[in-house]
Amino acid sequence: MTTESRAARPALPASPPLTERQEARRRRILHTSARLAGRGGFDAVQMREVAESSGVALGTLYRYFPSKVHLLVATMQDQLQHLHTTLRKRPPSDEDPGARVAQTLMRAFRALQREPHLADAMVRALTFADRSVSPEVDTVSRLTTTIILDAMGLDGPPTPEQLSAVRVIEHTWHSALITWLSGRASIAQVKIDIEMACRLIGVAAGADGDGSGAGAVTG
Amino acid sequence: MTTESRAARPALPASPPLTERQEARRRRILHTSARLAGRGGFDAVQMREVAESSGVALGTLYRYFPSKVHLLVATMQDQLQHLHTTLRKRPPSDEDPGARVAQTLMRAFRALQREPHLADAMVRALTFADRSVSPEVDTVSRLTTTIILDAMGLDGPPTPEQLSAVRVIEHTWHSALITWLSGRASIAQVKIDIEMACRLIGVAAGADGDGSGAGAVTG
DNA sequence: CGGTAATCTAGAACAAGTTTCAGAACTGAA
DNA sequence: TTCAGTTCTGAAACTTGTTCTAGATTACCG
Repeated sequence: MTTESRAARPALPASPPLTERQEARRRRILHTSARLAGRGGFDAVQMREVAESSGVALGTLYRYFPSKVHLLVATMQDQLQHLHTTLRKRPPSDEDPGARVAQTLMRAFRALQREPHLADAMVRALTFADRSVSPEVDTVSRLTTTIILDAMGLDGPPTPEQLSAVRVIEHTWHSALITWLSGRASIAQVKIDIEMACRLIGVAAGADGDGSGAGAVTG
Repeated sequence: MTTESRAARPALPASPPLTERQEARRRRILHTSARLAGRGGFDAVQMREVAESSGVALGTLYRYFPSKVHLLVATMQDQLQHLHTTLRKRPPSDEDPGARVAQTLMRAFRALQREPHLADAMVRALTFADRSVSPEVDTVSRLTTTIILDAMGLDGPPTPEQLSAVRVIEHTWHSALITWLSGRASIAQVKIDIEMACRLIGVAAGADGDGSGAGAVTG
């Protein structure tokens, strides 16, 4: 939780491709993390308990995941991967791209509702992460972007405008989840807001012909 | 950082209107908090140091602010109030409501850029806050909403659609700030995304005649 | 003014994230 | 198989948020 590590330690994600036992350890840790998070949320994921319950020494846990936030962000990455493959199986049915994205995100939202504590742990970790976790957070962010772009079902590559719209949707997604998790917004309101954000996809669709757009604002 | 306090302690914000010395203590604490946050961000605000530097016992600090997150959210509330009065002096010039909001938020953004560490501490605390801080977070949220609605300069009361658009803008605002603070997005990108979100104000302006809108998505 | 309840102080104590270290276990190469 | 280097273990130590306690101060009321 200190601002920076001493000198960007090599860590695991670097070169050596992990032996089988190491891969197994990593899985066990992530599984334990998700299990503990599943009941109790962020606070219930205690590093000592994760280590013990994963059959791993505390020092080893920290070698695999340099902080609790790293661990939970990695857990989110893991869960997102599952979700992504699940979502791929039943692509959204609506014909409007924005509606498809909204549909997909609502499906993801319902999945999170089944494990609100897990969602709490992951999302809080994600938004609390500082610079030292940037690479991992970025991976999660890219995954989320991929899911949304998938749902849009574009023909060609997205325009910068569309990418901006997708980012706004992602921002709304994360932030709305937080308001829901902390009991400040209802499920219905999250739905409304996500759908509102998704309208931007229509707005940014062909709005590329004139030079206005983002530049229209004088600031 | 525990999930809940034992039984909703009466706390300060309740009935008694604080004596003069108490008010002074509170100010000193908030001032110290902002000062420490100003250099070092979230991690640099250490409760012992805040207490000592404010000339107050640790127990007293915790009586005024039941947790570090409470303290930082209160600090944010304080800063936002300043910002609000500052912004009021020079209302945005643009004629388009969305552009006015974007202009106002960019002004706020520039203010935050002058104290990135302070911004870090406040925003991180805000998004990390759990249910026990909901009332305080809600106050900050209402303040932000007020600032945005002010910038819009509506004639009558906002429609539900407009409120949703404002919430999406707020979500984007918070989340984009976080990506900037953690070095994953540039200032330019934050600007683009905020302006993109602000386009929703135009979208949600008169889009109230038909029952579609948010309900158009089948989900 | 005197008394009583609430508040404040100083400091210890506790909880959980993180670091450190000495030695055991494992890996890969000669 | 043996050796050198890495990884893992077990346990203590350290850091910082949070709680607790006993006594000093303060605020308020008669």
